[in-house]
Amino acid sequence: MGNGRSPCCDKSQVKRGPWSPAEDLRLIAFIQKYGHDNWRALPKQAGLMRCGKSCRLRWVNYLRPDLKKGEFTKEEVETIMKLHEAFGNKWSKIASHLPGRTDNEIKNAWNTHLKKRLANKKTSEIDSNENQMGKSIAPSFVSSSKPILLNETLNPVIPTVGNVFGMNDSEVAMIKDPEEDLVMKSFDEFVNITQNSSQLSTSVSSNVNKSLQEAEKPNSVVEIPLEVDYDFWEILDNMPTQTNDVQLGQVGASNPPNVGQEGVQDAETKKYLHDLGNDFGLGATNETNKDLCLEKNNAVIELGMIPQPFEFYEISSPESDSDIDLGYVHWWSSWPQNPGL
DNA sequence: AAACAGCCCAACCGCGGCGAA
DNA sequence: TTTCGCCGCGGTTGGGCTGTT
Repeated sequence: MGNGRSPCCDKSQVKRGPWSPAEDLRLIAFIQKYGHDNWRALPKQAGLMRCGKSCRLRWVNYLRPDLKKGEFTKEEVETIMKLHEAFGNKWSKIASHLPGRTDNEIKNAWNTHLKKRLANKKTSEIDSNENQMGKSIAPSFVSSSKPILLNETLNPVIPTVGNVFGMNDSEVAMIKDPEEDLVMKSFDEFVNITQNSSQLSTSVSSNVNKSLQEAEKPNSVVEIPLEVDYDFWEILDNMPTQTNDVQLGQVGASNPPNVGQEGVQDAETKKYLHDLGNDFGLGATNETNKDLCLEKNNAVIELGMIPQPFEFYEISSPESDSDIDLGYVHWWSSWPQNPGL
């Protein structure tokens, strides 16, 4: 393609890598309220230091409310196998026949599991030369009586704040303070409603056309059932766009330390929490204009410039009335006040 | 318990398609 | 008709997780 096209964005000016919970919530809230007519402009309007592509990918593959997560049913696997045979690596086309599934998810599933299964199947077919098609079409890890897991995820994931943010109930309870509770509640309500609105059929292969019709329905924007008024945006405003690199699904895992567990008072955890507190303006020093990131060893490193204070364009949210660097205020602020500490 | 290897998947990258100017 | 810019697709990668030695 000749000299190639210019980059979609200035990569030195955007954040890359894993998304933080605050970024996710900001993206969700923005899209639910304003939609995503223009991905390129969205990050700026939403106050995200991401390129539009990254936002789109995050939304489409992970945050979209109508996503089914985690497990492929036998019917879905059969459909994937059949459609791949017909279309090849046309993942988006295959995904269009599987409501709630993304092309990325299907692609990953294919590359990690199904391709091997198909190879094994063909090998065994050659070996046995028997009419085993019906039995072998689905991978052996598929249960016909129960949804199956391609990895070790559990039951269908209902995206609540807790599980979307990778926390158990006690951890969710721990982080609650009045402000955050409102955000959490908003998010939970949003998710519950959108879940209800998107309970898509899992019976796929039985009626591909029906599924296709479903898939071709335009994604309706499901409003956050809570009145998204000034309070909501104010809370979002107070959330940093770049928190620590605590990614969804990783909070509560080995890194960072799980504050919900007993015996968390080891030095590393304390240091982590101390740093976290500082990071969000709760500790002694709130160094401005620096983004801090916890590495594996919990050493604090600087990532670079933090985003500008959150600001929606053409949104009537009142302007922040202070010079406080909003990018640091009160996200996870209850952690240091955790009774267990 | 530590080191290593393989697996898995979220996220990134570059390109093609397509519509608007 | 050409050029430009955005969106979406498919391939690839990086790093966390898990199992094995």
